[in-house]
Amino acid sequence: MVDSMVRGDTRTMVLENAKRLFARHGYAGVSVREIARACDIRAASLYHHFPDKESLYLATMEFAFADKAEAIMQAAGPDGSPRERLIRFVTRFTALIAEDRDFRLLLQRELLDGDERRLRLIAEKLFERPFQAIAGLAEALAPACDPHLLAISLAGLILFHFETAPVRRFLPGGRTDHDDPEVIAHHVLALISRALGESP
Amino acid sequence: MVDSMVRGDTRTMVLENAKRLFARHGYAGVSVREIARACDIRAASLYHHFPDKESLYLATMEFAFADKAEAIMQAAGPDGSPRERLIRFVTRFTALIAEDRDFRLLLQRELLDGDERRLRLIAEKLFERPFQAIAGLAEALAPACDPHLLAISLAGLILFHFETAPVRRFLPGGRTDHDDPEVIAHHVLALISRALGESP
DNA sequence: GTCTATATATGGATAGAC
DNA sequence: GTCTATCCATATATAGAC
Repeated sequence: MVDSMVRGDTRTMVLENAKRLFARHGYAGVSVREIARACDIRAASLYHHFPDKESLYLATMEFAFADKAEAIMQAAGPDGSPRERLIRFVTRFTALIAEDRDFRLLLQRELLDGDERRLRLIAEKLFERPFQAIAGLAEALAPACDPHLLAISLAGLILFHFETAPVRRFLPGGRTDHDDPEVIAHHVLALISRALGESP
Repeated sequence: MVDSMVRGDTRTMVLENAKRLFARHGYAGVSVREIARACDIRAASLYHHFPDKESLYLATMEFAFADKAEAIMQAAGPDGSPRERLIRFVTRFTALIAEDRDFRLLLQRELLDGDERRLRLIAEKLFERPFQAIAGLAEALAPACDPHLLAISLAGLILFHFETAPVRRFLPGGRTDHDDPEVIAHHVLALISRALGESP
């Protein structure tokens, strides 16, 4: 048990490479051979660890999403005043998204391509509790507002800046420092703070 | 010229089917044969109208994005007070996104998969002027705020509600009426209005 | 647990008849 | 302008040696 974690077994190496490749090119855009090549093994060897491509993809999702739910929940935790909680959530969630680009890409691809079964699975096993935490924060911030809608808006404000990063640099007023997580967090924080009648 | 527009030639029919299929499954997720089958012709016939798959995809993007720039610019136009302009933009942009799901999907896929050349092309030929219109509105609304960041936030607030629609229904507090464009527009409007110190 | 070799299906694309 | 037939590369997946 300890050994396999220390040395990093083949399965984990496959998952790391699969995560990167699926994130960058999508499920249909990556072949099993390409994943195998990235691992410096043959495709046939890969089938020793995973029964087929779809199982490998699902295992990759589990691997990529592991611990994210917990991290988001802690970011949106109930400690402190609503304003303190907002600052903590925006800061940590922005950093979380910035530091694992492939996680964000996989998430966005899943929103585009996930079938009902997979999306329900992701929602219930992964995002139900962190989303509830964000919705709880939303309710503390603006009791009159629909917490579900405000929670989505909070996450969307942050995620969309990353999502549009590849094209923003070609748009008027686009600067490279707009991709800086701290700049994004500061902007979102100022916007939401003012929406809640507090000084930015 | 008139005839081809009235009867709707094969090329247009191909582009309509390609738009739907590329939007739903992505470039790598759709084969030329599948597009041909949707058009009820053979794949070889398709190559009479387009030299290869990539050219068909690029033509599909042009077809899907046609007139969108103009529509967004009009939504973000300079007439009226800042508050009137905001209401008009949020209302129309939300409706615009809601009424053409495949356009939105193609846009999101392009943000994920577009190479630098294609993203620069889209930015310059398609989004430069409408984005400038939104940034102009942002500047009128909040002169102290970076108009680029605020413009992105405005668009993101709206788009993210559509992007997350497939998974929101499985999340706590999710209701089907959260997918209603008017509900989304009302929520975003209330949020932004308050962020700018006006009554919702 | 990884390899070579291969079965089998499907992919993009072309040739040439009509 | 559409068809049938086909080329050839690549796809997923398996068999069986080591």
